[in-house]
Amino acid sequence: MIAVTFPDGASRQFEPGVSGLDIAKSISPSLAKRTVAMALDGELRDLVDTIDRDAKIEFVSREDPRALELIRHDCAHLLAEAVQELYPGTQVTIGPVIENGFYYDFYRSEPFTPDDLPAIEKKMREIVARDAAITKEVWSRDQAKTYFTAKGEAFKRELIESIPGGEDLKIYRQGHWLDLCRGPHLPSIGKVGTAFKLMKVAGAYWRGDHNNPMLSRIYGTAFAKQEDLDAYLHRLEEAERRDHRRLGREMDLFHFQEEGPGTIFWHEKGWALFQSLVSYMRRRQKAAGYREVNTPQVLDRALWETSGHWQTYRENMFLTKTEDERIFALKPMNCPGHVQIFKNGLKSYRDLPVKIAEFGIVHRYEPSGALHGMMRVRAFTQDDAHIFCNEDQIMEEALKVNDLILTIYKDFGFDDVVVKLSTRPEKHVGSDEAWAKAEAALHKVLEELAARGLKTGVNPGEGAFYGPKLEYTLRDAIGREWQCGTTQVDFNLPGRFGAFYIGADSEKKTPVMIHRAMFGSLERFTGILIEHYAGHLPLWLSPLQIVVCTITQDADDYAYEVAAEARKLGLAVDLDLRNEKITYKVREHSLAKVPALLVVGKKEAAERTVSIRRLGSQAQSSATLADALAALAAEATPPDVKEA
RNA sequence: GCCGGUUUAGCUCAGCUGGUAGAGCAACUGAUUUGUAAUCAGUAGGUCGCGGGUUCGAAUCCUGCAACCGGCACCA
Repeated sequence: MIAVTFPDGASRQFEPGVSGLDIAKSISPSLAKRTVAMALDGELRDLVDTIDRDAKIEFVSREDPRALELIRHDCAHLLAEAVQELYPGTQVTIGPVIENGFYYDFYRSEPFTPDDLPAIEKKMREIVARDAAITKEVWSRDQAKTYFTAKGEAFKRELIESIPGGEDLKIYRQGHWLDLCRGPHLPSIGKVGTAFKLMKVAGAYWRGDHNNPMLSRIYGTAFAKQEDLDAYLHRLEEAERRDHRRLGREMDLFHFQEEGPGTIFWHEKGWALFQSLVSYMRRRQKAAGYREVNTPQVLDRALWETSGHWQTYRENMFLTKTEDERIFALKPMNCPGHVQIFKNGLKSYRDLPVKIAEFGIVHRYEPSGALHGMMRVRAFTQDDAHIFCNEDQIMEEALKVNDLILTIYKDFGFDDVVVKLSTRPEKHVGSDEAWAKAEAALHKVLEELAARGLKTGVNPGEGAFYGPKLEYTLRDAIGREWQCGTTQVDFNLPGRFGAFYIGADSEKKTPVMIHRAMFGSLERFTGILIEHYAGHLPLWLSPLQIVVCTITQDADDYAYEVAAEARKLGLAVDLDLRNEKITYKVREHSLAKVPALLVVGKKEAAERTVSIRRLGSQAQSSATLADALAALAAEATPPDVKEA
């Protein structure tokens, strides 16, 4: 006999081989009816699975959050069945659950288009209505291979072949349709319900490898209840309203045009925002002991050969040939330039660490399909720095960088940060010993960060070609993750360039170089901020902070005075004296995301007050001109200046 | 780079099976002097992404290219 323990702590004896369903039935038929799966010792399993050892069991109803994965997984199968019913000859491949939904990849000579989706979805609803039972069978590898080969399912056959021999395969059957699958699944296809929607089609390489054939992928989402689906679709609309490309246009920050794919035309206001970020970072860095420099935009090919960029990344570099046949490259990174500055003039061990910073504009010829607004561009500004130090200083310096990064993210309201270590990639330069040392150093740092309570992780094989790195990912206001900051330990480039310092023993020593960026790309960070704040920039970052709006012409003189006083305090002010209703002005400036409106009419002019309306609120308050401006000026002070 | 889609006025979009373009908002002009998210009336505005082709005739059909959008791959 085996002991099965229930969530309430009660325990009962059963014969080995009893199924979850049997147990549920033994408790009550209604429980058996509403249960869609079970969790055995916390692991989600099919209800029909048998139990042959002591275990904790939980019955999972359709409404249980854990059932959502099953609903989505079954919905992927449902999609596949519908597609094969409607489009015979289409081959199935894989259909996993992903964040917010699922997809299924098909192979078909003619890829699916968005126009196909309504018909497929309709068919899916028909199949749901049939409510066929989902049953599980265990097949041998050979049996499965024979079956899918005979059916012409070449991709499934390949999948089966990649499964280690000896393992039995699970087949899930729903009505006339079946698929090879790991499971678990719901008891019947009708349990998927109707709160699902096909979202989009896309091409995707078989097994994620661009050397493989391209499959036709259909994305969908599913929820337990219609209201959850509606809420999700609403969230998508919200995200769309935050899109920095849209807000950039609406707020008159920047634009793109055809002649400069992946490059930004910054308008006055956008550039003011950009410059606020640069000034802020410049102050923070200076306080942390960095020395700001500037290095050439265009450098001889030979330098990139020395660094290794030429060999590794030439096809992604912008190249230019001059009349005398010399080949130059627009810099894709700042590090070689900074090494040149380090090398210029003899350095002693007493000088270390040397921290060289630059707001360096780099050009990278990104694949056309990768471009995405300001998030992925071909020319961007890095808040780049290189710390030249000795091996013993790595830990301390990396921790200082860490502290600075966290301070900076906090100033923008990013408190949820994850740090991941990326280790040696296939394409790399340098010896195994150097890599081992560098990775060991960062591992130690990572452990220290974990000990301090930071969320940490590892991305194997994701390092830079010259060294491993720590990558900082932050989470924005609507829960999306953005990888921004990076700390990279490099035992390679300084040596390749022959950089050295004189050690305490009077011998030449090769320094270690730590590459680090905090915003990463200023352009991208600006885009992230726009979306994070949904355009409602905090006062200290807003390019236009105040608009003084008059109610009638009678207040014009006073409005000029208000604006002049505000400017004296360094606030960015516009005047709206137009002959329009105040409702019109409020609407217009609210849509333009102006953080503060100072409304003045006859009353305010007489009393020397202002009526204050802040973006995002319908409320108005009144204050004397001096008090109102003092409060706004205080709020407009950058956080690092406030600290000082 | 690969797959699919899109490209018409400053913005959002309409324009069916080919008969040389239309709306709303914005802009401009005039009237209105207004109390916290759209005052009224009028006017003007378009190489229909770019190139080639079919046709008596192309925004519409075919074709090449580009940019953008959604994914995939890539991201030093």
